[in-house]
Amino acid sequence: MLSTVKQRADYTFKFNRTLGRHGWLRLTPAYGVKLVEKILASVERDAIILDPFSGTATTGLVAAEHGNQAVTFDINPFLVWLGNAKCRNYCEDCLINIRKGVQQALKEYKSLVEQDNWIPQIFNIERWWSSYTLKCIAALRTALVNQFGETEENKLYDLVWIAFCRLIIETSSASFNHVSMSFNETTTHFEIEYIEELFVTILGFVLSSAEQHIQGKAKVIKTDSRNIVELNNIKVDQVITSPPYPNRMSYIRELRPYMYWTKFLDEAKEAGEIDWMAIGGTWGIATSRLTSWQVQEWKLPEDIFLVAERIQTSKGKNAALLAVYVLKYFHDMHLHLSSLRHILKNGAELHYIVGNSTFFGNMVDTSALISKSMQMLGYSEIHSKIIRKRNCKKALYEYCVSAAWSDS
DNA sequence: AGGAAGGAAGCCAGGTCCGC
DNA sequence: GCGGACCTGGCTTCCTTCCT
Repeated sequence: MLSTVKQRADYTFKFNRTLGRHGWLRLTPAYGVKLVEKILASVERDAIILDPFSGTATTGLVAAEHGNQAVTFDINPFLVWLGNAKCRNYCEDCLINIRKGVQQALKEYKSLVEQDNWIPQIFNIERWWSSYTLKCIAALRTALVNQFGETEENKLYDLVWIAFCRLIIETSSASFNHVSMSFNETTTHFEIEYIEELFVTILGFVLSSAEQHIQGKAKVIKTDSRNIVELNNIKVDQVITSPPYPNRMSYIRELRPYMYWTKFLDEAKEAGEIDWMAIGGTWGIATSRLTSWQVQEWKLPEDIFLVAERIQTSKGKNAALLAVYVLKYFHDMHLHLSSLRHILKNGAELHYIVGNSTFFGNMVDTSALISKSMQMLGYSEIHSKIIRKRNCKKALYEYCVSAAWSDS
């Protein structure tokens, strides 16, 4: 049966690239617009949608485009900023002001290149950009700050910084388009004029898609989804989300260039701290903190402890560490599913897009384990459906776990 | 037609920093 | 100057899709 399941490139970010706002900035682990559209197709226009793991705000944006009202959560401040910028409507005057401001900034840009401009404290920055490219980018950033202020100072100018983020990725020697981020052997030397042209092209793309009016409304709120607080008495009808997978993928690792240049990150230490607050991941200090991590909630499905035990007793240098990692992942997901219950409307539906993993050859059946947590927490009509083959190891697939909630 | 690129992976090793 | 903690990214992997 599994052998007939296809990879479905149309369910990945690749498909999102050409869809206006959805293609602005890529986060490697992003799910497909199509998947959300499919689920939303049968949802009423007045339904309130929730995505507790917003990421690049795919769910929120699709829901708003569909005419629904959506609330989404993320713990990473950069993703909260990006999501809100993606889902907002921009008036005509605002777009005109941006075009004028950028024209002014570009007049100043070239004269700033040889000046001592601010650059971020990103580790080994010379691996990301050649020294000359870096000078040009830093000059452009200074010119843009002179016109628009720093990143979070004025919401109306968020689009400028989204275009700038796109520019730094396109000129960097990091390849974000493989299973995990890596660097090319050499950095490319871009000319001063080329950087300007590229920025103008990117900005044009961003502004033209920002012109499209969005019918519904979506808002990203900085929230830890393990500890959800009341939403001003709003209760949700549909939860559509793709939580992090138990695969040790670090969001910070991929987001570093954006977050440093927009000043959401100042130094390496903070990256580890942010990863530690998230579910999954592990970058920097977050990895070593696993060794002293303690279970807070022992009332979990037994299978979660069994999987961790299997990994722990398998051969592998970091078997003990990764056993804790997997245990913590499902522990935290359980806390999330528990905390979620008090903001669900009677009859609410859940759709969780999840992926399985392997550690030292041990299969971690995420959809089954999440289903067990849902069962223990009183959800009903729990069923899991396979969606696609993932583009990596042989045994890895993506699933949709659905459930319903009824007050009793 | 055939090679190259690309994609929600894990796993490991090597460099650096800092207290002793 | 030693050793452990902390940071960082390189290496195989395996199928599909893209590109020449």
